[in-house]
Amino acid sequence: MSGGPGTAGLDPRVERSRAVIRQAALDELAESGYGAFSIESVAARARAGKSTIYRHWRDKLDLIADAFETAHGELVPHPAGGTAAEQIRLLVRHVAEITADSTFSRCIPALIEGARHDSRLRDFHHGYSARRRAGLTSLISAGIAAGEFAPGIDADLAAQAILGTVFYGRLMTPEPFDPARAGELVDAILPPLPSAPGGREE
Amino acid sequence: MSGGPGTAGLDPRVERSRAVIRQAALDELAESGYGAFSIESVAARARAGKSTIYRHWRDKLDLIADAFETAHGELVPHPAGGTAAEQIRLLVRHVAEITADSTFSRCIPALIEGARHDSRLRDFHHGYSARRRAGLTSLISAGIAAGEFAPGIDADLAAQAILGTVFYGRLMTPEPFDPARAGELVDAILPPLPSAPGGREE
Amino acid sequence: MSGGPGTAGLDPRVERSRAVIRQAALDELAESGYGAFSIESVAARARAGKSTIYRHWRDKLDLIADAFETAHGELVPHPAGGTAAEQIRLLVRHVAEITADSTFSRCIPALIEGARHDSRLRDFHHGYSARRRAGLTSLISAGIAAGEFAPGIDADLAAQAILGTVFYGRLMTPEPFDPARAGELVDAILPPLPSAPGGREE
Amino acid sequence: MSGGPGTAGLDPRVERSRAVIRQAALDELAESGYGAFSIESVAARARAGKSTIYRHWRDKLDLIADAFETAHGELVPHPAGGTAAEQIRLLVRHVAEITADSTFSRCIPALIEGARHDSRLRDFHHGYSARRRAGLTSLISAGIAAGEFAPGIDADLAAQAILGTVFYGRLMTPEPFDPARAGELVDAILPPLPSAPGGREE
DNA sequence: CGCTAACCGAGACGGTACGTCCCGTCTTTAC
DNA sequence: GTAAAGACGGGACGTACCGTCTCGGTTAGCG
Repeated sequence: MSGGPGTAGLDPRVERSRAVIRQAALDELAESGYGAFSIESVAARARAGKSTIYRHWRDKLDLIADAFETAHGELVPHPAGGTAAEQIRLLVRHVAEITADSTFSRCIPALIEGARHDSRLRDFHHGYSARRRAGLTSLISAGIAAGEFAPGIDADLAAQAILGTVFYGRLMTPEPFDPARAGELVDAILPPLPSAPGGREE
Repeated sequence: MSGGPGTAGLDPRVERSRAVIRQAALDELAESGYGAFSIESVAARARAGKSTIYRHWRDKLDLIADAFETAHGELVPHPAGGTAAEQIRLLVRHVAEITADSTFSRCIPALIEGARHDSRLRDFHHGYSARRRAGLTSLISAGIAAGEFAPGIDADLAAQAILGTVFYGRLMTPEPFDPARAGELVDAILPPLPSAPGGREE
Repeated sequence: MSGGPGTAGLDPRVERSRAVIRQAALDELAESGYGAFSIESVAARARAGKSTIYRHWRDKLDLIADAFETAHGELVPHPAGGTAAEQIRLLVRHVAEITADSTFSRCIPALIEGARHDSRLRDFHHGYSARRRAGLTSLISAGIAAGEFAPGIDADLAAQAILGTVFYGRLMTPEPFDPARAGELVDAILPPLPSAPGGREE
Repeated sequence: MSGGPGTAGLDPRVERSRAVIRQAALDELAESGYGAFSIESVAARARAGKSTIYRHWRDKLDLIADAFETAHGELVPHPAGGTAAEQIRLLVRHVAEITADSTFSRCIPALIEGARHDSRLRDFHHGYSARRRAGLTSLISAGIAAGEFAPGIDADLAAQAILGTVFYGRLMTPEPFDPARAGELVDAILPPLPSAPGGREE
């Protein structure tokens, strides 16, 4: 009933229905936001009956939470190789791009609003943010250890500043943060040490 | 009808009703969020009749927008004197305190959500943020001009990073940004020049 | 406060207001009926403020009852002379005419409806009907005593039948009872004795 | 939508809801009258949601009219056999009993009031009265033809007088017409011919 | 003839019912 | 047995009046 991902649907129609409805739910959330999110809209969008939705998810929140939980993972890029600074630039650029325009990003206001009302959504939202930030933090720590950044830098604070800047653009201004300025942003928060030439020279 | 603040009500009851209802609306918004915001709930909270609300505001959005517009201004602290760095620390601490806990701050998720649906709310939200950020930006510029910060710093980007960090804590993590760490944050984004008269050395 | 007619208003505005409002109330009652009767309509009709009405009458029912009580008396005709049968025919014709078309008559459905809810209105309605019927009953009794009608006739039952016929037309059919048929009706209920000096034979 | 009786509801809940709500509407009408009739009160009485009512009837008047139209027929007694006079006595007694006390009868003032405002209600009210009166009229005509009553009698006028007397008691006096006096009333309006012994003797 | 008190209209107030819309649940029918 | 259709109880919406109340402005009639 909780619609968790572990339910190995015997009937292939079931899994198909679930996938279609989950996608419709995210679309609806992106378009209408949390407040105006309505099961009837999702049903219409997925060309399904309301009862089909309620058969698989307990209620609105259950559907939203499950849709988020199932849709996650698209944000984590492959860090590939390179210096820490390069990987960070890549990661930040990726986050900025996704934040600037994607269905998922358009759901963030809804996620924030929903997190106020439902603990499961809150846990997902905060946990997901924490995981993303942890990735960045460890990259920064690696950079400090590699001598790319000043040793006095608070890696977690820097990660918050970088991600905060990106989300600030999305949530508090008319224009999201420009992904092209990702490098600029990283340099501002994590100035490359003059003596450590970014691992490029030599 | 738009409930603007300029309406010089002849009947003293009018201004009183408006004030009480505006406060109730903000309380409701802080507690229930944008989606669950209900005029009937505001009326009950303000111990007013629904008709009294509709007499002064066209609809839900008109009330919310007017309540925000009227409630503004509480965020601007007195810059007082001191070096730019000191003023910035004070300002950031103030923003962090308000963000950590105030009725207004608890309305921010609602404001973000509402801005998606209503242009008036969007204009208020973005305009207000811009004004706040402009204040910080000009302080940073002054600091650069005074030789307190490195001349290469992008003042606006730095302001976004600082405010973004504070709001990131509020919106994306379980715990808001700790106001006690305001100085730390400012120093991380705007490292004091060692040679500058930052008010500390000598 | 009860708006009784005895209040010798010192200020001539008072009596004038009362008269205008009472008339407006009857007009409104005739036009809109009891259910749709509204103080605001009466006020608009009388070009008065609502408060002026509530200053003189406690509420809707008080106004209606007082308007009826003040307006009464128009129904009682002067029987003049003639035989009982002639007087009865005249009276019935008069009642039929008034019932067919007059402001007062158009208020009767409202009066019946109102009588269900308010004892004062009920007392007025029943009392007024009783007074009218009593007049007819005594005429019939006189006719019996004079030998114009059969001695076995139940005068009160006959009066009820005559008035009932007239009101039945008003309340239960599309067309009110035709006043021209008043004589016919009286003759049907009170057949003139052939031997009696009914004023017709010989 | 008009709630007519012909709607062959596929879902059995539909007919059940309609019946319960119609009964609640009549009860409310009998108790509160036309003016104070409220859909919300009917919903509470029927333990139904307001939306269920509006799903089946356009508005207040549609519900009232349909409730009346559906509830009709309870007034028609079994004519059985016997002489015309006997049948008339039975019919009048029946009408008097129903008029004296029944939910339907308690709705008559509301019906009269409502007929002033709504043509559908007016048509029902006048049509229903006409049908009832027609039954009585034809019985009287049959009685005249059978020699039970004087040939000069105007059957329709007599029917109006009889029914008018009964309703006069209900609408214009504190006490409804006593059913025990039905025979007395019929004899007063339709005196049995001395030469036609009512079909009793022999 | 000017003062004062009453009466006036206008309309804000807390309420209640309206008729509409949509929620999330539950029932029925069709495939 | 699953899905689509949609009836159900519920509740907020924004509107229209209710009857009460608080306003200044006008007007009558006494000093």
